[in-house]
Amino acid sequence: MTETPANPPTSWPFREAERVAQRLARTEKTHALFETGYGPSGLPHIGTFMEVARTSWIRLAFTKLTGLPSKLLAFSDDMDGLRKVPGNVPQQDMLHRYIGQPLTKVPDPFATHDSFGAHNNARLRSFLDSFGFDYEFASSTEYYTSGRFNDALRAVAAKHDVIRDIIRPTLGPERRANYSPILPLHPRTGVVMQVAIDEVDVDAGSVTWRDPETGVGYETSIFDGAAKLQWKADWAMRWYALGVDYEMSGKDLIDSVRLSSAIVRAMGAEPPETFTYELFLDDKGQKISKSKGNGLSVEDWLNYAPAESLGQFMFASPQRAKRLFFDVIPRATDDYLTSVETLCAGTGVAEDNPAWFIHGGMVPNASGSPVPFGMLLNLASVVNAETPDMLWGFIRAYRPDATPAASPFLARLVDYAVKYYQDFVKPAKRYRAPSEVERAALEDLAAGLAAMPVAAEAEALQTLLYDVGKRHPFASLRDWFSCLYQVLLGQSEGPRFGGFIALYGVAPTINLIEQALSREMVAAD
RNA sequence: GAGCCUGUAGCUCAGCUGGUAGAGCACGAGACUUUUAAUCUUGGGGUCGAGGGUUCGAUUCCCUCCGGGCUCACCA
Repeated sequence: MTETPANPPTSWPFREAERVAQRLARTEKTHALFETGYGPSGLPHIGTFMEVARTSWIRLAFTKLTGLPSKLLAFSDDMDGLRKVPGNVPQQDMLHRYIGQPLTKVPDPFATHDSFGAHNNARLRSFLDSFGFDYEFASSTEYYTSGRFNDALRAVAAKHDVIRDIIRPTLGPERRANYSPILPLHPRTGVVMQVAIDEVDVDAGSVTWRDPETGVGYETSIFDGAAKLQWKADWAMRWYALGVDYEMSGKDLIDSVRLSSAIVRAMGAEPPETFTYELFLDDKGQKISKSKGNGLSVEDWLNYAPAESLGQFMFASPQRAKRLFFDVIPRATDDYLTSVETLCAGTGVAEDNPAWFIHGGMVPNASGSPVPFGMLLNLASVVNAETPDMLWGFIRAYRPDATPAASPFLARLVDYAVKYYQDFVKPAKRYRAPSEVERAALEDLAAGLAAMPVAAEAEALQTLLYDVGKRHPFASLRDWFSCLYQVLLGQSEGPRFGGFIALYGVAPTINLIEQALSREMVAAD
C-alpha cells in the first residue's frame, strides 16, 4: 500500500531516486543496484565518505519511494596496475619492483594482508563500517579472475574497434596510436600492458600483441583475469555486466561518464543514471587534493564534531562547489541541530530534512542539544575550558536542566568543544605582559589565593579579587579585570572571575599567575 | 579548446517547485551584572553582478554579457 503524502519530498535524493525508479520501470527491473567506485591508489578519505553517504541517501529515498529492494555495491578497482609508489608507506624499494602490476599482486608493504590491494580494501571496509554504511564490497580482481566478467568481456571484444574509436578522439597522439580498451597482463612480468592490440579473436576470447621492449609476440586470453580493461572501458563493462542502475561521480569525471556511457550504448545496453557532484574547495577556493594536503580529513572532522555534522555538510547542495575547511565544522554542527529540531517538531516534510536521511529514515528521539555548538565553542574559549567539567559548570549556570545524562548529545558536543578550544583557540592566544602595577597586584592576588581554603566559594573569591583590585592603583576596577583576562587568559574579555577560579581551582589559578609572571621574565631577557 | 560551479547586508552564506529579501558573525543601543563575559532583547544596513526576454508579477525560469573560481584534454 502506498500513501500519497500531501507534499511529496522534493529534496535531491528523492529527485535522484525518482530517476532510478523510472529507469527500473523502463527496463522492467525489480531490484536497483547502486554503485560507488574506488581508485586503489589512495586510502579512504572525506570524498569516500561523501560519495557513500550521498548514494546511501538516494537509496533510502528509493526504498521509501518504491518499496523495491536495492543494493549498494562498493567496488574496488584493485586490479589496477601500481602506477607509482606512494611516499607514505614502508618498503619503498620492494614496491618499486612491482610497478605496473595489479595491486592484488603487489605484496603488502605493511605485511598485514595478502597484498597491497587487499590491505587497501580492508582499510576501505573498516572505514565504511565505522559509519555503519550498508553496502556489499566487491573486488575487481575477484570479479575478473572468477570469470564473472567473461561474458561482458566477450561483448567488449566483439565491439573492440567501435569502443576504440569512441575513446581515440579524446587521446593525445601518442596514446591514440596504441590505444585498446583491452589491457593484457604480461605473462612473464605480470605487468598490466598498455600496448597496441594487433588482433582480437572474439570466438577464442583472446588478443595478440607484441611486447614493445623485447619484440616478443603473445596471444593472451581476455578471460579469468588474464587481462583487464582500460579505465573508461572498465567502468562501462562493469555497468554492463552488473546492470548498475545508478552511480555518482565528481565533475572531474564528466568526460569519463560521457565516454563510458557511449561504450555501454555501443554494447547495446543502457548506461546507469549518473549524477555529477561538484568538487570541494579549500578556504582559499582552491581544489582540495590529497597530494597537496589542503582541505580537511575525516579524522580531523571527527576529532572536533560528531559524524552527524559531517553528514549534514555532505547533504547540502551536492552540485555546488563548497568550501571544505576547518571553520565550516561549527556551522555544520549547528545546522544539524537545527535539522534535528525541525524534524522532531514535525515541521516541514520529514523526507526533505537532512536529519531524516542521516538517521536512516527515522526520527531520532533525543539527538538534539539545548545549547548550540557555536555557543559551546564560544563559552569554552571565554572560560578557558581545560576539561569538560569546567564547561559543564558554566552550562549549568545557564541551563540548570542541562546535564550529561539528560542531554547525551550535548555531552558529546561539550567534549568536542573542549578539544576544539584546546587545539585551536588556546594556541592562538596572545598573552599580554603585565605592567609594574599589574605585576604587583597579581603577586598580591597569588598570595591572597594561597591563603584561601581549597574549596573556596565563588563569592569569597570575588571579594578577594575586588579587595586586591582596590588595594592597587588601578584607574578603575574594570582595568584590573581586563588585566586578568589579557594577562592570565590571553583574551580581551572573560567570565566572572570569582566563578572562574571556583571552577578552575585555586591552586591552578595560582599556577596561571606564576606562569604569566615568568612568561614575561623570559620575554624580557 | 571543451565543460562545470558561482556572483544576495561589511564578512561567510540560506533562500525548495516565481508573489514586494533572511541567518550567523561584525557594528549601534538596551537588559542581566557590587567589574567584565557568556546569554537575552532590539536597531541600522541590500537597485539580490549588468542588460534583455517569458509573466499580472522574477533574486527565483530562459538568453547574452561582465566578474570570480574550478575541472578535463597523460593516467585512473
